[in-house]
Amino acid sequence: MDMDKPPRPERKDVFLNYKIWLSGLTGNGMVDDSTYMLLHLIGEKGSLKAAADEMKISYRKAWGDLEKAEEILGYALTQKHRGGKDGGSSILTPEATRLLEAYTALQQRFDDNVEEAFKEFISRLRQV
Amino acid sequence: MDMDKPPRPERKDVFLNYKIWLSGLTGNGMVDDSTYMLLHLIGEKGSLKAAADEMKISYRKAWGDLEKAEEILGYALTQKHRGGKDGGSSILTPEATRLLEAYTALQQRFDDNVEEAFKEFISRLRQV
DNA sequence: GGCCGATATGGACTTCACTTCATATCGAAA
DNA sequence: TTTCGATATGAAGTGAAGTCCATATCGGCC
Repeated sequence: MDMDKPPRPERKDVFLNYKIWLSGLTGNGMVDDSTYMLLHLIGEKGSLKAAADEMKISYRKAWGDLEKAEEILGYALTQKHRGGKDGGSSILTPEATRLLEAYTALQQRFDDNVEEAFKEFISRLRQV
Repeated sequence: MDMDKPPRPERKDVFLNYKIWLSGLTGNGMVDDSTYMLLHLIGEKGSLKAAADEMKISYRKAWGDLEKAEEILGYALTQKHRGGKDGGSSILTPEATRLLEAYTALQQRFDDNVEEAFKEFISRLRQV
């Protein structure tokens, strides 16, 4: 005869994800992971277009994201130059560099915490 | 005569936001804040429809979200009943209740951390 | 002084998630 | 046994965000 199935349900592998971002008072637009990547690549390549290409996003979006980010923070993140031999360039302001450094530390802090928090979460789920 | 503006740019108020969620291996669908709210309301109201109404989302979406959540976790979060005097009902499984408890603790932990991390982030930005 | 390629920006088109709509099923109670 | 309201689910409609496209501007360099 049949016995009841054990009450412990089979569980699948689950993953805890997180996302952090900065926003302004209006909530319109954000400075997120992708913005930081964009800034990082601008610093590396010296060009918004090159950064956008590298990220495989449209120049239009990259430009708009940067615009939003500067609007949210209230100061310039890049010095843009039009014309010239290479057509133009974008370089990071000192503020952008500092922002990247601060973000890296923040990111690290979260990564560490998330792993720990997830373990705790899972163990609570299993009703230890 | 004009003096140069001070190099310290004016800053606007910025806010650090975060979002956490669970996902499966496929990355298709998620268990997020809104899912937890949905579960919480189902527990409170005893009905998926009532919960959806309360959250002002369509029943279609609520139903789909619940489906996704159960698929990700690999076990049932609600016991559904069709027909009867009230047309039907949904009640939480013990697993769902445990999930809500574990999530509340996780949420709390993050809230605490985020506040602290944000302060650190801002102070780094200001180059103390 | 014309050329080239990046910055700059508006507008059309596409994508995708969510809402709406439509329709079926179920079962206790009157 | 008819009714009523929630569960269940596909399909069409809608809106916001992003991609594409088109076009203008700028300025070292040959």
